[in-house]
Amino acid sequence: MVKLMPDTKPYEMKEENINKASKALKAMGHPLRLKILCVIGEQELPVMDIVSKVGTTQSNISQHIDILREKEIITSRREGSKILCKVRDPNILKLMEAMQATFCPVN
Amino acid sequence: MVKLMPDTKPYEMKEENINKASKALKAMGHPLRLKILCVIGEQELPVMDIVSKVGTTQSNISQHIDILREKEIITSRREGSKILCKVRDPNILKLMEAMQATFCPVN
DNA sequence: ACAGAATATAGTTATACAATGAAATGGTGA
DNA sequence: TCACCATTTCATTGTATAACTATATTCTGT
Repeated sequence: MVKLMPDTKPYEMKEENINKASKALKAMGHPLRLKILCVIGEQELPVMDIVSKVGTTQSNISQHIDILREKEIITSRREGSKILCKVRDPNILKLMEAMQATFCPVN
Repeated sequence: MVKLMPDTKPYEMKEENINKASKALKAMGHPLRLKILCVIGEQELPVMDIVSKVGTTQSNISQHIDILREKEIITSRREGSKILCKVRDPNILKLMEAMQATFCPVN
């Protein structure tokens, strides 16, 4: 068994890690949100930059960013008049690399 | 930028890979479905085994398995009276290992 | 051909998500 | 302090998901 719940047998499984992981996957499992994450990558980007790179309404992006923040996928801080967003956990970027390997056939 | 869409600039981005990836993430982003995947791992398992290991109704599991099949995360084949399910793409298991690294703090 | 096991499907109901447009907040520079 | 830019919040509406129960289908062994 792939151990998202290390050192447990099926019937004794702690659900905790499953739940954390599935919440994060759910948060990332929306095309706009995934695109937001791709666009941010290792950078710190102001919301309006994300809006223009991703391409939908500012309000819509703002709400998706909020979801990513709630789910602790990204963080943001104010700098002057702008809010800068970045991916919170380097492991998330790792995860995205794994997705790239999985879903991006080599040209 | 993390390249889920290799060799493209933001405005020229093909959406294709983003869409594939987000569909898969969405499919995996439900606790029961993630648990199903963990339980199957590298094995081939009959539905009833999954039911008993995951622990909800047969009907519910069947429907989630169906979703995983539609989204091409798992495949299944009949052997005698049983339907055996397995994870379709080894890359999905890789992805799950990456999730494990991300979401399972070491004990 | 029949009984029973294994799995799938359907119908229903409740809940969650997504997109939109309009309005509100908070910071900045003249 | 006023006008403006960046961002958030709100209300609404439509659509998608989830769970449940009951029923149907398909195979197996006798």
